[in-house]
Amino acid sequence: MSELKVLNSYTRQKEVFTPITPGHVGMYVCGPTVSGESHLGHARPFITFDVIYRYLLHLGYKVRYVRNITDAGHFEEEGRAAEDKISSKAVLEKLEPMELVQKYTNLFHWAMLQFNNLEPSIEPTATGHIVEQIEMIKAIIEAGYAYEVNGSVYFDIKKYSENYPYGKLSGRVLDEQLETSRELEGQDEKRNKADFALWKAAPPEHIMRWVSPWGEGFPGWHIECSAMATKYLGGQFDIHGGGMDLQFPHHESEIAQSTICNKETPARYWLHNNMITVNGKKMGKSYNNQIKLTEMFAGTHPLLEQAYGPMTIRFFILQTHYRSTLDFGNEALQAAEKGFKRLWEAYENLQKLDVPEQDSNAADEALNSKVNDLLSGMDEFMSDDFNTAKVLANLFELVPVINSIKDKHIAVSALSNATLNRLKKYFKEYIENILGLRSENAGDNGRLDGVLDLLIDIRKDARTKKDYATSDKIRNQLQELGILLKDEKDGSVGYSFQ
RNA sequence: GGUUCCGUGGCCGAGUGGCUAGGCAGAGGUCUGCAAAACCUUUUACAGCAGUUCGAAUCUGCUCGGGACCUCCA
Repeated sequence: MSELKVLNSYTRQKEVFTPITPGHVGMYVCGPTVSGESHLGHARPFITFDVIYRYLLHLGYKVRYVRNITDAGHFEEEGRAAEDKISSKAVLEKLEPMELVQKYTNLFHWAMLQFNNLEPSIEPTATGHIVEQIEMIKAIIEAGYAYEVNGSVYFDIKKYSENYPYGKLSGRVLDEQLETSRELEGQDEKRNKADFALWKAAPPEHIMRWVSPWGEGFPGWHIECSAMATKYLGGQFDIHGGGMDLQFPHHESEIAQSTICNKETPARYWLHNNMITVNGKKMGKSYNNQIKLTEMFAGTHPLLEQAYGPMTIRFFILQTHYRSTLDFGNEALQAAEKGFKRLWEAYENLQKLDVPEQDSNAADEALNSKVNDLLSGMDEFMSDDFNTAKVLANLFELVPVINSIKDKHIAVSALSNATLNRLKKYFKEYIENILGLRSENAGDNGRLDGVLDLLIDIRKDARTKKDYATSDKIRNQLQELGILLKDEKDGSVGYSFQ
């Protein structure tokens, strides 16, 4: 097994991954802000880091995967403030803050299940860790790197940068930050524009507020991740992940806070996934081009020509390396849908293949070694900064081999029985366990299969009698329902759902 | 303005010096009652210009074009 290498954003270099504690990995990934519904862009980090998590498990590591829920602090429900001005009665019809975050947390969990993402080991909420955050802020003040003004607490970037490499992760120079940061609320309270809030005093209308040593308020955006990562993974842990857009200021601030509190840099390896774009532009609030996940699954968005299932989206994302941008497009999604279907059917064909019990040599030595090379290549690609795109390419190169064996264009004996078993094992391990793919039609019950078997049987009789009117009627009408019958070479009939 | 990344064939995308990426679409063929699927074969590339090199999509410079971050952001 080749050793795992990852591209560390902190050093901008590909490095051999060596965990702090042999055999164990601590990984923290920035989770969702549950003030609204997740969109396609949000799916990328959670699928990316799910695959990374799965691969670490595959390598035999015991992984503690922590992914937070940001349910506190700096947000309000979209559109709420404006409506409240219209009518105070509307307030009664609005959701409680915790009701709001519960609603979107549930929706987020539902989406994660749709994508077949494994659950993180710990999923801490910001609201559940106010105490830890306050303690951390107190420690930073005591260390002399934060100051309180009018009930708010700010981190002193200028002082920090005198002793620590502020800006290293995001490649920023502090002098520029001090000059170019633009006007923001509460700017006048800060000693320097680059300083960021650890704790904000809550204005009277703010919907979420907690008691603190500095008065009622709410935590700054960055402190929750530092507090929760420290609590569950320790002062220094192995991997910190998130979207590239979080590099600055979020992760840079996290590093600063944690470094002061814990006297060491928090994460050894920083991994960042790139963005999903629409017409070359990042999917996000500012461009008003987000497609919500529920809209993706249902096909209800002007940009969508059809609905796209969660496995299609997962496959679509995995076809690209996680550090590259990925451009949304109907053509690309449809290609992913068809490609995934083809891969999945080959996988099913492979699992149904009977492998001879006794050991056998390969009749086709060249093909046999080609297959083995392609399989071994998948380990190398995954270990080279999780190159799922190349893994999929190898899987696809094996598809014609599998289908040819199934259709008897290639004899089973062409491959040694060891190779066949390895092929089966690798396909299962990679497709299901590492890439986390599953049938888009998971959850069909046995009754439908029974009904289809009956129809196939009737059609078979009709065909035997050359009653093609009946046989085509069955096939055509099933096709209208999205069920595709396929006459196989050996006389059997298979079906797939579209 | 500062920092930084990218520009690959109809579409999406791998790929950091020489070896077929891959998927989808297109074309031809095999198979089939007809289809579909599958299988086989196959067309269209590396933004432009100059340079380094025996050799560049891959390195350097310039030009053009686009993006990201600098504010909430996955």
